Amino acid sequence: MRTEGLRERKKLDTRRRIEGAALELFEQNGFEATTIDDITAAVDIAPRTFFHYYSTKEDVVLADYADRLARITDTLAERPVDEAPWTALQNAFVAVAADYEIERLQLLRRFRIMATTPSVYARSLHLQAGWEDTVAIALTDRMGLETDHDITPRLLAAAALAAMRASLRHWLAGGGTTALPQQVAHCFDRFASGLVND
Amino acid sequence: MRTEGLRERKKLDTRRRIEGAALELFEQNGFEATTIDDITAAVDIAPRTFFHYYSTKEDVVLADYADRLARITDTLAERPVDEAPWTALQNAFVAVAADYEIERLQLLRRFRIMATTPSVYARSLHLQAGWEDTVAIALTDRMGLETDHDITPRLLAAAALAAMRASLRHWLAGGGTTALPQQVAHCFDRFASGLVND
DNA sequence: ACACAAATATGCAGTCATTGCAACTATGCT
DNA sequence: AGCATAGTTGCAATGACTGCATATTTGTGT
Repeated sequence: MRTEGLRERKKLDTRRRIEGAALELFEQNGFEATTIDDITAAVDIAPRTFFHYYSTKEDVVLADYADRLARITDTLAERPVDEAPWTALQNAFVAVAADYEIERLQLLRRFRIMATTPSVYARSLHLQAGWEDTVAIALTDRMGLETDHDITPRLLAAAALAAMRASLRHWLAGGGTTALPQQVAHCFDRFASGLVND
Repeated sequence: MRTEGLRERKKLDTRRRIEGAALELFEQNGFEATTIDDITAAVDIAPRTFFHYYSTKEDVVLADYADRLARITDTLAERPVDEAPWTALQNAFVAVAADYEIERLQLLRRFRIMATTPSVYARSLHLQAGWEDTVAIALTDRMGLETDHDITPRLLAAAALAAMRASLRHWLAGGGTTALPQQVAHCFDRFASGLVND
């Protein structure tokens, strides 16, 4: 077995073609004005097939989210156990921020669509709420706490996501030219040193 | 003109009847299993009319959100200008928390539906993102900053919402029996004193 | 009580995402 | 070659939501 056989390769290819064509169309004509039929026609597959790859139109725009979360949990798991939770969290999110910068152009494309499409934005927030759950659980475990007994892990996770979102917004406002990892780190520091003025 | 005339009263009445019947049906049969037709049949209005009152099915569940936001901004505006931003914010959110406790049963009903229905949850998060915008703007103004120049107001607003959500989740887990305002205040304090352990 | 303007309610037709199901085709393995 | 499996397609149906034209109802002035 080489790269997992023709079947797998073909499937991955189709997925990428769908994503490429869809993003293209979304940018060109707007997310809502683009129908599933438009997308599948562009990729030359049956409309029904689209839903074997993505469960909603919104998910095409946010296709990278699963990897981001994996990156966070992976990094979190790698951090030494004696590291303070908030510091470990900071490292995990800075890692994602670094990824973002590398894929800057792709990201800007996706975010531009998200920012102008309510349903995509809503979906994004919903997915991020899922991240919060996952991260909160990981922290609960890491901190050796009983499940659902302490609000702390949840608060930390929520704060981390908030820091990330605020940073990202700032970064996007600047067209993705400022230093994102530094910005994220800065927001984390602000939380760590108390939010009261400066 | 007394209470705004028959027209206004009737409209308000219809709105309430829609909400009552809808929530009832959502609880009974589930949000997704309940169709617009079911709701309008129960209230004896035309299906088309539903959309004159609520723009989406989800919005019925979250009908109280507009008032919550108003409560926050109102309280925020009332706080003395020399009060620290974070403290003013805390007061505003504690006020909402107090409201929540008063309408405890209604709230539990709504939240139970929200917690079990992805689309409603997503919509809720989206609306809260709108709160974040509004609060961030109010803070920018209050702190005498240039619009979009400083990330601080956004970070504060996001943290406040995060504190509120975490508190609410905790409160709901306990069936709404614990003291919500105190919980909210506590989360705000945690942020103010830095998130690093204790 | 009457009549007209404004606000509401309704009916209808159409678009579109999304789903279940059954038939069909390509791929992998023996 | 020949079967089992995975992936693709077509079809039909559901249900939210919208635009538009047509009633109905209410507010107001006579």
